[in-house]
Amino acid sequence: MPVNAANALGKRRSLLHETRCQNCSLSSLCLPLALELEDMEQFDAIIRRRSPLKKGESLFRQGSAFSSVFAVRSGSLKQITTEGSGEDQVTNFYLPSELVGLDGIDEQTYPGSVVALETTTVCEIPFDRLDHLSEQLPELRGQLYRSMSKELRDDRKMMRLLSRKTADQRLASFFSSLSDRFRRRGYSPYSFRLSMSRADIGNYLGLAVETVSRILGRFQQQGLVEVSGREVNILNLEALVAQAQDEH
Amino acid sequence: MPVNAANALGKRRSLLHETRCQNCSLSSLCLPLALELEDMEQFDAIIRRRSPLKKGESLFRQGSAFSSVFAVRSGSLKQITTEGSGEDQVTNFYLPSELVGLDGIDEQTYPGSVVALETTTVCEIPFDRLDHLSEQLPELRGQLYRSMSKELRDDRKMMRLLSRKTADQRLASFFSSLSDRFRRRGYSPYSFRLSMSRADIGNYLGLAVETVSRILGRFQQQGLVEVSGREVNILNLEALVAQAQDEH
DNA sequence: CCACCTCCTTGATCATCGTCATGGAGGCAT
DNA sequence: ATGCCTCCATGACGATGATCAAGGAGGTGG
Repeated sequence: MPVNAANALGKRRSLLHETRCQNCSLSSLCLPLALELEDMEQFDAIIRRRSPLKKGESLFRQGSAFSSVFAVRSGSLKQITTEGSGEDQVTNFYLPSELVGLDGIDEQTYPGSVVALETTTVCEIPFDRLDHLSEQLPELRGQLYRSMSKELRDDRKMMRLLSRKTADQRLASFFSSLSDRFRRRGYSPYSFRLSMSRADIGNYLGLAVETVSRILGRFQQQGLVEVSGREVNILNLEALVAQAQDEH
Repeated sequence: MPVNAANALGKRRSLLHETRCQNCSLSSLCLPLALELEDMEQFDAIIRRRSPLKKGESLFRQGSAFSSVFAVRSGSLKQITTEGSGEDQVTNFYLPSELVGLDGIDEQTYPGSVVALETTTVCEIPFDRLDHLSEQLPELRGQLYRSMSKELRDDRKMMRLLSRKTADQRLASFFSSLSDRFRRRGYSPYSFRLSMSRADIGNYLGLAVETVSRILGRFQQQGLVEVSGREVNILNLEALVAQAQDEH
């Protein structure tokens, strides 16, 4: 019985019984995606729940020892890397079900800090236990390979964006990609709230804040979107997607 | 006995007995890096050697079905992705010991074509067999995770380069990175031959060919490098590395 | 040896976007 | 409320690098 099992783990956990993978609405997007119920329980057992991060708090800092990967449960985060004397660079935004920290495996330190953009909860997955479990569960192993592979693929897209696209195309790509990610997670693809600042967006896209502002203004004039502060309404998704491609 | 085993695989293989991982000078950089001799033989058994690719030939094409990853034995390759009506984008260069095709796992197709820049030999590693073997060999599995993680990390560096660095810094980064990669592979870090064209370099770095030419000229005037066609002599590696950082 | 093609270089001009500067708006604490 | 601070918008200007144009160099096949 799930309830008894949860109780056995103590009050705190039982109060949060919905934080088990079996009950998690994200399980169809997240790491345990391909697991049978039985296997999922094994996986569930290695997860450590964490108390929510408040806006601005770090999940971990650049350079700290790698020990776990994290799955986002709710909220959102940004990854930032600081290099030498240079200023920060935003290298990624993470939404629910996405996996954070995979780039730390290699050198056993996290190559960037990851900071909550709003109140955010994550599941901590100790990597040594994940690796060990992946030995017994081919489905889990496959999913882990796929997650990393997908991230590689997304990175290539980002490189293309940064090296070939105009400022307009970058912003159009950003919004249509966000829209798509919300859609996949069951949220409205047309109406959402940005958890990141204009500065974060600009930094991520390789643009000055001012450019972001200007282009958002222009998009609004063209009737593509309606933006008010961080509230976004996409009025013409098709046109936005068209803009995003580099067919001019 | 290894020799008999090799013979059992037929003449062609026995003639090329040096193409076994145990005898490969790259084994300390490549996937089997962490394996014991015994395990390495198991790994070796799933590898398929391929006849060399000539300059311009494709290892595989964008969109074709994913089946294997490849380790570069000698030579070099570029990855190019074509998107919509837009022109090609060079997303990576691969040198000996590097792993090609990891970004195809997720969607089971290769997201870009990979083309030889010169005569090139690769080891083909069927992914399903690799995955299966990685179940039994934790060291191999770990190395595979690390390889992917390293690629993620390198991608982040590339994003930083593309979004924050000036043209001069990009080229300085490119050359110091190449130098470093050659050094690790036991070649001279100061003197080497570029296997890629200026156009490839520019495309990869998000610059026009003309810009690449001009800046190479300037570097030469400044006494940083000596370039003649594709022959490169690095005269002042330190200064080049300094240029590459974005402290101006 | 010549013709052709690709690759590379160099110059001139132009556009995009970054920088600088300023002002407004909204959130948060006192 | 009031003040402060961060975030955002908008204008003016300038620089970096793209584009356009032309010519040279080197390799390859006839």
